[in-house]
Formats: sequence, structure tokens, C-alpha cells
Amino acid sequence: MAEAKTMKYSRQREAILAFLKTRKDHPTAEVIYENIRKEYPKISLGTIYRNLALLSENGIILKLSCDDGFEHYDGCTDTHYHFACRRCKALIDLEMDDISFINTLAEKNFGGDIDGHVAYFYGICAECKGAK
Amino acid sequence: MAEAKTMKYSRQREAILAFLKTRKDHPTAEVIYENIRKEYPKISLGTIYRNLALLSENGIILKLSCDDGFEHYDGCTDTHYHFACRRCKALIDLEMDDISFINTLAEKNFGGDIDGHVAYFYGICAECKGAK
DNA sequence: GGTAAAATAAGAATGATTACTAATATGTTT
DNA sequence: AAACATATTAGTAATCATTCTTATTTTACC
Repeated sequence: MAEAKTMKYSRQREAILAFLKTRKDHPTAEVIYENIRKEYPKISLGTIYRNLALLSENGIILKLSCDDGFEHYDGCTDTHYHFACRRCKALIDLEMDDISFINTLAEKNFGGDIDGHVAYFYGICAECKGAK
Repeated sequence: MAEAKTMKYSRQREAILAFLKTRKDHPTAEVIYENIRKEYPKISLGTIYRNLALLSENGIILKLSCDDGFEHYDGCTDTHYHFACRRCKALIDLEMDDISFINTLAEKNFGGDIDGHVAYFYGICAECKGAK
């Protein structure tokens, strides 16, 4: 799936990856930018985007499109699923069993090859539910 | 989920919806625009976008984000799933069983309420597979 | 027909993302 | 360690799908 691109080491990329690993909330490029700036005040937004693209193309991070107008990034590539709150727009990891078997169901009446899937769940998160 | 907004009839909106119903390939706003223009040469792209937003907010059509940089629109709102070809980027309907039960799995260790999900399957479509 | 609300065409504006460029960092080879 | 080749960067400009604005036209209802 991911064709390996030659990558030289860069402090900025390492910082971006390290930052992503500390977060569970799947930040946007802008949020990553604001945080990496604390350590590298001169980093540019282009560098953020270029490295996020490199990292996700190589399967080192995940790029999440949950239809809120922003791409989100996830430092954890283990199989897992996400929940997007319709009210507060939070994008949250779900602790649920692996449902990779749905690939088999999808492939049943399909002539092509299925090698993966993404699933987003929608609704109201626990916090918003309590606050109502 | 969908708060009903007052909608007056409009020929343009009807044409957009009728066109969507004739297509199985989930066209983008631009493709819809080019086609509706044949019937309404003066229609503007803003009208396309405004009506697509209205229709999808009211649950009359679906808005699909398959991460290719464009929003796609689907005139069929019955529960079904989509496949996105990694090679030709086609977005195709899958004829598979309903897997709504995954909502229950997702809700198991989750404090909030889940009312829906979207799932996209990825791989190589039958045509690309054959052409290789 | 008259009126109010919604919809339109046309165009301008927005804003996330991408592309460009000259300078710098990295890795490798002598 | 200097020289070289290539990747990466900061800074900035450009792209382009989508949204917004405004004056005008439709639609729905009395």
C-alpha cells in the first residue's frame, strides 16, 4: 500500500511525530503547527503539511477525514475506530473490538480486491450528553 | 438528526435531485454543475452548492467524503456502503449486507450515544484489477 | 394582485492546502 | 574532514474547492 519514499532524518519531522504520539485527540495541521512552534519557532506551516503527508503516505501516521472541514492526524496506526461528536465535533478513539471481518462481507459480491476500510461513528459524546 | 429547514420549491433544486437519482457514480459538485447547465445554462455553481447542502442537511441525499479532495453526492439514502479504488479513484456502491450492528459493538465501552456510521472500503476495483 | 420569505445568478471572498525557491541540513564518498 | 548529491527547510506566493454577498427573481399564501 505504501511505497517507501527516501526520507532523510529531520528534527522537525521527528518533533511532529513525537508530538502526535503524545496526543489522543487527533489534532489538525494548524494545532500541530502551534505546538511545534513552541520548540521550533521558525518552522513553517508548509513543513508541517509536507511532513504529515510524508508520514501518512508511508503508513507511519493516519490521516483522518471526518467531514468537519479539516484533516486530522493520528499517531497511532493500530487498527482502531473513531467517533465524531455531532455537537462538539470532538474526534475520539473508540475502544471496540476489531471489525476487520467486514472486509470479507464487503468483498462477497464484489469483483475487486479490498485491502482496508475506514469507519467513523457519529452521535453525541458522553460529555455533551451529560451537559444537555 | 436532520432539523427540517423550510424549503420552497425550486426548479433548479428539483433538477439537481433528479440528476443525482440517475447517477450511480456519486458525482462531485463540479460534475453536477456541468450537467445541470445543459438544462439551465444560467445556473451558478453557488446554487449547486447551496442546494446540495440543503438536500444533505435534510437527509434527502448523502454527502460522501472519501478523502480524494472532493465531496461526492449520492442520491440514494438507503443504508449501503462504498468502495474507493486506490488506482482509478472511482467511488462505487457495494452490494453487501447491512452492517448496522457495528453501532452496537462501538457503543459497548463508550459513554455517549451512537446514531450512525459511515464506512469506506479501499482497494483495487475489478476494472483496474483486470487491466493490470 | 400584493406581500413576505426563500431562491437565484453573478461575482467576490475565504481559507485550508499546495507549490515554488533559494538557502540549509543530512548522509555518503573519497 | 572536505566535497558532493540529495532531501529538507523557511518564507512566501499560488491554488482552488467551497462559502458568502447582494441585488433581483420565484414561490407560496392571503
